[in-house]
Amino acid sequence: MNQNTRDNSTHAIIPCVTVNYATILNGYDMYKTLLQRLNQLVPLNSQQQRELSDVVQVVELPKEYFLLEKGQISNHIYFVVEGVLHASCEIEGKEITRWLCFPEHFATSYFSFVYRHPSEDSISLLTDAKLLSISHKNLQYLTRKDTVWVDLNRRLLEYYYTILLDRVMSFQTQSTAERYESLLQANPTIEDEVPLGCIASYLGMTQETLSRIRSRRKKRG
Amino acid sequence: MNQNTRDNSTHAIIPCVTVNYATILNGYDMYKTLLQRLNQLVPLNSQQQRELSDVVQVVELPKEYFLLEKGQISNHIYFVVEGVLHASCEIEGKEITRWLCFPEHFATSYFSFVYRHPSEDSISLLTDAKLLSISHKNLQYLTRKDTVWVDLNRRLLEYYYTILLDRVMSFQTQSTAERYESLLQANPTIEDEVPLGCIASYLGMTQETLSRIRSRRKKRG
DNA sequence: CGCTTCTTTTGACTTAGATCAAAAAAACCG
DNA sequence: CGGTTTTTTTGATCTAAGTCAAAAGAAGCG
Repeated sequence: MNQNTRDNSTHAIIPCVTVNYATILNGYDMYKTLLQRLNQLVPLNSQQQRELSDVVQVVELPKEYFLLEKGQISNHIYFVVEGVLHASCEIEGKEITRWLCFPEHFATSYFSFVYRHPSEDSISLLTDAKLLSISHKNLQYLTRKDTVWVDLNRRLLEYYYTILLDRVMSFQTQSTAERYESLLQANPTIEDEVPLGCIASYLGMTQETLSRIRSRRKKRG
Repeated sequence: MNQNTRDNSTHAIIPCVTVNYATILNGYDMYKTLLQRLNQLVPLNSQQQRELSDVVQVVELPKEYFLLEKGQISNHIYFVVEGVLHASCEIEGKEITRWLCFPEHFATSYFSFVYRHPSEDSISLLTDAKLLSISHKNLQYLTRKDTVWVDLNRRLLEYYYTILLDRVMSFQTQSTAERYESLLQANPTIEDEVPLGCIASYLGMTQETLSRIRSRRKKRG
């Protein structure tokens, strides 16, 4: 793990806790959450679960911490146990939110992680967060040993593909208010955890528009 | 191949040519185009190329033919050599264009094809088309023999994932005119081949808006 | 605590794009 | 070919959402 030894960062360098799952108290619970989610995608036998546990690390990080900055190569895939992450990129001077990542979801800059080239996006924390992390090296190691991890990769890719399909559909068919409504339905806590501007950008509208959508919602209740 | 023996169709039943690639004159050229595209994704040795050739079939079909109707299970993956395909689904009584598929691209109702469940979308031809087709059964057969086809599946998934990412981005950052401009750039022939309504729906705007964008374009030149 | 900075809300105005309706053009067909 | 149907264009109007600007609220900090 290299989060606590950052150098070319324009952001604050913040030390963080990063230890093997077995060594801290609630690490085991966090790991259980991950296993549960993975088992939904591909059933893992106890051998495979053990192998995974050897390479998974617990990471606790404060709000605004950058997991990845534009230009860096993504070396980890993260599973969010608590907190919210977001990926953003700059288009014509404007910060665009590419995705938001909530608990039980996976986050990395996929193409940077897989093909080892500099990331277009940066990934940071919108709240304090508890994450599980697997390094590229360790995942490669697993992958060579057992094809189940290849399957899992495909399942995840497929899963996030459907999510993107739905998102495209929402732009084709829904109004700004409807898009916000759907997002809120899928993630009721978003109002407290994610700044207005990030949500607006994610949904492809201005901050002012989202603010007005919210105030109209309140008036009705 | 079952395109020429459709039963529960509400559309015209049209006989079609469907033969092994080797048996018709330009089948070989079409197959070469496919190989070229696949080699960009994963290099194939001559053994693998031969195995593929045994399961690929040439299909020529007329405009408006339905390759797949909503509710059916997708049994083939198609590679477009000539022509344009489109997938659509009905949302609140309105026909939505989910994607358009041009030459050198692959088409199927992915989740129906992979998980053998009824498709939400239907797929039809917007023009006469020359396609190469591989059946689910044959692809499974290949996959069991050689992991290169598993890799290929992943590469394709990744490739179409990036295309979706770009499409989402276009909704987040571009105006209707800009979205049309980008599409036109990527596919100059679209104006003649795809009905206005399909393009408008694909880009998330009304037909009238797209028509006006076009006339403004012409005036400027 | 008061001061600064950043975020969100509100207001007034503009504009892009939707809607409704009808005309024009193109495709279809006996 | 002429008549029907479908697609596209054009026009008039309306509305959702963007823009610009300023006020109100929260958060950050010496």
